[in-house]
Amino acid sequence: MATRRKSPVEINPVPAHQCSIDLRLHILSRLPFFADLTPADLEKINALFVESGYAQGQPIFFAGDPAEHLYVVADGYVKLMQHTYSGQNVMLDVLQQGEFFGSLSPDSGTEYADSAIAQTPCCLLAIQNQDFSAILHQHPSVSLKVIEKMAQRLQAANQMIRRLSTQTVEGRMAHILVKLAQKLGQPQEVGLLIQLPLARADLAEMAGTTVESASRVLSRFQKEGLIASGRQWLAIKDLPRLQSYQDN
Amino acid sequence: MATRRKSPVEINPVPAHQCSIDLRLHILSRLPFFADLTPADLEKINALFVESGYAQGQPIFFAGDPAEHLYVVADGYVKLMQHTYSGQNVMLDVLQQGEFFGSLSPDSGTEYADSAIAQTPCCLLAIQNQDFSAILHQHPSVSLKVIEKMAQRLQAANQMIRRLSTQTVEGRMAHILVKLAQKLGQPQEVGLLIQLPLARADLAEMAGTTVESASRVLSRFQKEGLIASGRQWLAIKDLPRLQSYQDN
DNA sequence: CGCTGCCTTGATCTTCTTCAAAACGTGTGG
DNA sequence: CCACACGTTTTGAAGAAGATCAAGGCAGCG
Repeated sequence: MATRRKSPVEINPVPAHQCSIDLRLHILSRLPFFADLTPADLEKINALFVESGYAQGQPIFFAGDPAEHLYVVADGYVKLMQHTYSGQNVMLDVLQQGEFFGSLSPDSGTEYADSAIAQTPCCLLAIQNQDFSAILHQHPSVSLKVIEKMAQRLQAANQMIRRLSTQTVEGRMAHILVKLAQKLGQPQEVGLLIQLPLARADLAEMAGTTVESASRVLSRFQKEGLIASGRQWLAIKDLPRLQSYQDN
Repeated sequence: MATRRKSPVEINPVPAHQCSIDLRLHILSRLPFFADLTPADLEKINALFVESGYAQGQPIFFAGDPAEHLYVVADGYVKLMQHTYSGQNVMLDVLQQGEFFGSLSPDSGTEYADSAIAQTPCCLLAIQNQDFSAILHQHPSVSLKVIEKMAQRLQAANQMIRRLSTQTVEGRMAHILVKLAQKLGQPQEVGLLIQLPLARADLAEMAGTTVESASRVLSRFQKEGLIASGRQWLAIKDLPRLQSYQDN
């Protein structure tokens, strides 16, 4: 068994000065939504965004808070969570640079449906939801991109519903790892390293199980040489074989 | 215990002649999407839709088929399903008059992510996905409505993910019944009758469990006077108390 | 009146959660 | 630099929830 060493995951500190004007326009212009817009339009839209920094673990908003902003991740990673009354957590998604979350509705009476928490130190761009609605009205191409992204997310959610309904913890865990590898995996000596500090508790919340069950499954995967992992880090060593576990 | 009588659910046969021009314009004009359009625009859009009838149990499309149409339910009920390789089914939603499903993407290379099946005899309006994209481009207000509906569905899906991850079969079943009552319930002597033929297998597929477990939970609910039910039908007798079971 | 499909109930077995305790890693302060 | 302390991870054992297997009952229909 591989000896466990210091976590190979590097957390970018994202100092405040880095999260500034030049980065903003760069991020916004790279967003798929705004790809079809003219520089002049982009400039106007850019003026509507406000940036802000968050420390690791800091909440951005809670489910139930009045929903007033749409956020775009400029740097770092944000996790979307749901909570139960008994205090259990369910992780719905991890968002990276360029992805949006928060309120899409122009209505001011609505509430956020889930909580958003900074998984790493991060920098976000925020826009008033009315302002974003105005953009959607003025730029149909942006709406189409938003619809496309929403359709993708709904599809992923429906797939997760199917997996939770029909699969074992092992199958779901394998699927989570594959998704993470595809989204965040970086080739390194240890394997496809997930560039994100993820505790067993996080993985359990993603797969809809307990810390203990998650640990047991990962131990098994590690014994079989599918993954390498340690405290708050994880690397995939055999993606194809892990994919074949997805249907268990 | 209430004696079980013949199903009080009435299935509207939807003869072909009923699913015709006059109904079409009526349905389309009542869709929330098209609420802001002028009669002239509506007329043009109406011309792009084609209607078709489906028998009870007939598939409209399967997951994996090339996705070419967006459908609107004109009459009857449609269920959206996911399937596993081993043949298990998961029901994602039941759609009624005015709701849409199918392909929102203008790309012709995509596939349907889930299967659609006529739960009752039904009449559907279909539009080519490119044509619908053109509508979205020309009418931003339609896009906003679509985004709003997609956001609602994503929210419902995320809630289901949370329930599957953290709740017992009893809690999920109670929730399914409450949702059905709110969406399809009709006050009758037996209680809030779900106007839809639903077998135990259907309810099991909605709650992410087996027919046997579904039957056991419903038997318990019936003994406690929360519901009345029989072969392919179901009525809620005590909605408030059922709602309090939702968190189990 | 018997057939077919749907529903129910019981018994057993598997999977997963829960509870508990020990081992390990990482950062801290001496 | 080392030792300690804390949070994370692992592992074991017991228990609960639900799936599976099996059989019988009931309703509607030809």
